[in-house]
Amino acid sequence: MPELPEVEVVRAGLEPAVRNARIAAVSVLDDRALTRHSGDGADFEAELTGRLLRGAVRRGKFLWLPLAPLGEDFPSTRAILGHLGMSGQLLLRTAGAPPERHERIRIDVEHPEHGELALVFADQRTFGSLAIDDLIPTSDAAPAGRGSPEPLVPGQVAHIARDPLDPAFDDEAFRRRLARKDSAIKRVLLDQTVASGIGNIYADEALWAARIHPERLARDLSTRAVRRLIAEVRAVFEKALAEGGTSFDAQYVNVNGQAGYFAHSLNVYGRTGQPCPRCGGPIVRVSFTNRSSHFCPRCQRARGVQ
DNA sequence: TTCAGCTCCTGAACGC
DNA sequence: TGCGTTCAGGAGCTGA
Repeated sequence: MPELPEVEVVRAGLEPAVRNARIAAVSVLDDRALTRHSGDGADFEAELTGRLLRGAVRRGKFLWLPLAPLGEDFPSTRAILGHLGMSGQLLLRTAGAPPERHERIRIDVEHPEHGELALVFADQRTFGSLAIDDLIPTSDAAPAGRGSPEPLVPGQVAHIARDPLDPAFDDEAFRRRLARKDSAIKRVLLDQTVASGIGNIYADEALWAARIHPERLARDLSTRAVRRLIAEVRAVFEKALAEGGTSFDAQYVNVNGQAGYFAHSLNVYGRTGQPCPRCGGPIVRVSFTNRSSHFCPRCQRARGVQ
């Protein structure tokens, strides 16, 4: 389940392979992988073939590969926008490599240093997708995300908040936003328009680390608690990044198909009934906002929960 | 305007 | 062995 650390691992892996690479051919094998694209597979293939890629950029869980402008006659800047959804993978393969399981789209590129490569988008559950989107100026004129100094963001990503690892993330604005939220903090953390990149796994882990019950109302959190929470979100992200992300099965791998190791460092997620690493009490799992929520009822008191 | 719940989807795991 | 059910969850949509 790719969240910010997993997507960042993928972005960092793609960056050297796609920067200044020319797209030689595109094959859309399943149009369901283009749910965010305004055209069809043929349109996707036609627009990309022959174009030059500029790099790989990420905001939250969204990833995009900016395309070089076509010239003065076509100055509009576009990008290949991707979201991995639940089970999406972006894999780098040698040219002509056999099809991957659940392969949906293949982009063959020619890189000036690395030669011919295949960028494969595979996705089991088809929640992920690729699209071609216009790049528009960021509302705060700051760089759009990690991987590029350009203040240009895909239109479909413009409403997504910055992620907590972004230097332009505004901690105080985040606190003010929470203070107006009459909703459970777990739900607010999963709202990508408040802070991006946080999914179910890291929300549970950060709330446990900050000793905050997932069903506490966001507006009831003290300034100190919010600061502690955002610090723990960053700490969890940084640790997961250092360990290559969280892999429970083959559904998250880096661009080379390798799993991450952070699943071994999880304190509450997926540990129902096991002792809390902090107090020894049993971790519980509850169904919450159509998700599973894992927490320690002893460490994370239900004070103020409605 | 805000909030909560539903929907999409596939395959592994499980029970019978 | 085969069939049916449950579960996992990101993001957009809809209704209250």
